[in-house]
Amino acid sequence: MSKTDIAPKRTKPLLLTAIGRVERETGLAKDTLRVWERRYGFPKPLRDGNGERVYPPEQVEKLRVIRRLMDGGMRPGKLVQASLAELSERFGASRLERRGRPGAPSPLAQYLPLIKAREAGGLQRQLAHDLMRLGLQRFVIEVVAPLNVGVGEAWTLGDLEIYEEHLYSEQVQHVLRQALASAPRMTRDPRMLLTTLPGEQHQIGLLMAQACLAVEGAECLSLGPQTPARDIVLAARAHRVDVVGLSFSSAVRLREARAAVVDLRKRLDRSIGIWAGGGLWAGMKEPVPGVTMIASLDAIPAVLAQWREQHSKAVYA
Amino acid sequence: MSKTDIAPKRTKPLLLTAIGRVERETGLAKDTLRVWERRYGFPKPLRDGNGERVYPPEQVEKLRVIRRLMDGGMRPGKLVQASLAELSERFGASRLERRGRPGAPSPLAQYLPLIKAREAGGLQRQLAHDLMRLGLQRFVIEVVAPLNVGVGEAWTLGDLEIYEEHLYSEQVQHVLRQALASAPRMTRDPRMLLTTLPGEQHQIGLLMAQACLAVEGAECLSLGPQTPARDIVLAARAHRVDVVGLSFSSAVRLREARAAVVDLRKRLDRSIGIWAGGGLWAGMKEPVPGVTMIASLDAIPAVLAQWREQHSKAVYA
DNA sequence: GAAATTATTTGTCCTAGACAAAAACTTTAC
DNA sequence: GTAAAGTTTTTGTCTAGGACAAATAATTTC
Repeated sequence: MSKTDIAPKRTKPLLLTAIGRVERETGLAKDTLRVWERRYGFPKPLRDGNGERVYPPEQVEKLRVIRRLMDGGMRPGKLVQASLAELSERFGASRLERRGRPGAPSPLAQYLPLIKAREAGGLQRQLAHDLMRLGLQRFVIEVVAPLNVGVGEAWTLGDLEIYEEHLYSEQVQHVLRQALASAPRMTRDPRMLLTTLPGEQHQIGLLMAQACLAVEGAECLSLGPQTPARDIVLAARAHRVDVVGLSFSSAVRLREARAAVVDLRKRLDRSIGIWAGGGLWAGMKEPVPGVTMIASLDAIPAVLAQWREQHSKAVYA
Repeated sequence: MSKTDIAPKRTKPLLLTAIGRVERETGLAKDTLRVWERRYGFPKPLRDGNGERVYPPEQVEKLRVIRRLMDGGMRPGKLVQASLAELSERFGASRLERRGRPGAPSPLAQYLPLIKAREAGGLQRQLAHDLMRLGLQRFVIEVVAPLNVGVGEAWTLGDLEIYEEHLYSEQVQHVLRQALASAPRMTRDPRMLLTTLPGEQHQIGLLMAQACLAVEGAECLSLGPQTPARDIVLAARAHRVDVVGLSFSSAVRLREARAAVVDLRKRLDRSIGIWAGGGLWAGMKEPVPGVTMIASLDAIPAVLAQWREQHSKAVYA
């Protein structure tokens, strides 16, 4: 068995995916996959010899797209009935609507060809160039943030593959980290601890926030992504921070995120502030008590100023 | 309700954790948590009004420790019966055994105080200093790699908190990325695509590999962590890479990792090599056919040399 | 002592029902 | 017409205990 590798035991037929792997690849929980099957009739996996579900690639693909559309606020009940083509079309339409808003033109048009180019250097050069031209803060707000949104949408429309998104993400991180490393470290209040909660793995949001905060002179300590609530509390106390900053991309469920923030607020000393930022909170109706929501990166300077004013009052009054 | 924040609806008692969050915080699947409860009598969560499990913090803590010990090869059946104190002790003993091996002294003794210091700058300065002193390759192999292991062990022993590990991880990444950015880009074969599979989120392994490969002149394209198999295949074809490099920390189950690699090997063109590296494969009994296992970073130069020799033969013969 | 055989351990999957939180829709009040 | 309050639908997560195969450990055989 150890030498005759020519005919490996083929336990599962080629390219069919078991439910566990579908969960990992789509981000949809096993329970959710099963309940959709029961309710909507999709996905409709085949069964292997043990009666276990095996998903053909087309269904996994459609699940991936549905997941992405749901992150944009759509509901699964209707999405599952549509075909893949219809899904792309529908999203295209809703995107055009949103495009109607007056606003700065997306830098996507310029960047998309660079991302799709088979040569990674061009993208990085353009990013570095824009960084130099605009300065860190404007670079983040005017280029990186809209680009993130645009790249996400392009993926949903089928204009970009996930690996191209990964590639983009990696390059942006490189540029942002380098910029942060060369930024002068000013030690001014507030001391901030930056991280994301478990489940939120996107680092770019964190880096963008760190960039905006560093520019404004806040002292940032980043733990990277996915710190459990318990450890956020420990770290915040140990390093005596004034504020814990959390980043949320729209890839996480609003429900879970809210619950996690509420939980953290309960555990963390009341004297330590919590600022929750990221695209996720744009659609929030009821803010979490005791937590400052930062819907957009532009709002950071104002929130910082407000904190500083309140804090200086508290000290001198 | 929106103004009177004083008495928030307290749906769950303070500090008790629902099964979903325990899954996210410990990495143990819900099914696993339930089956342990049935079989071993641990964990033994309380129940809320709906009969749903709620876990007190001590149990979550113990689960976290058990999970970590299992990554070191121990089995849950016996671990669950021991108390937290016994667990630490037992691990301490097994660690001392391993220490018995002759080898370079771990740089941990020097770094541990810096990690525990409340001032992040010292750690970064020491890392940068060692990088300068040793050069990128030796820095990675002699400092970063053993430090990773040491930091992980220190956590299990209770010498370090998770947030301190995060902090360390973040600093190392910064230093490695900066070193990579300033390394000259030589375009020599093989072209490599670097990433991790879904579920493996540790980026440091990837960065260490990238550093060692870049030093040896391989052309590296990193997708960052967690690229689904389907997209690895697409990216490898689009960018015409010769080899796909995958990094595995020991935080993932060997079983799952093996299955995922086998799956990728099935999907990816045979002409494209797969190199799987990382601490995970140290205990591997049967290698995956058609996949090169790289147990340690020191082995990278040899594997590269071998590939180049074989490849040049294939071209000129 | 190595290889093959048997036993145990362990994680994941199964079914089908239940329920609460969120969202969408409807009604009522101003 | 808009805002608040009430109702319905949608949706994700949880429950139970049983089943089974892959991985690991223990035993036997050569």
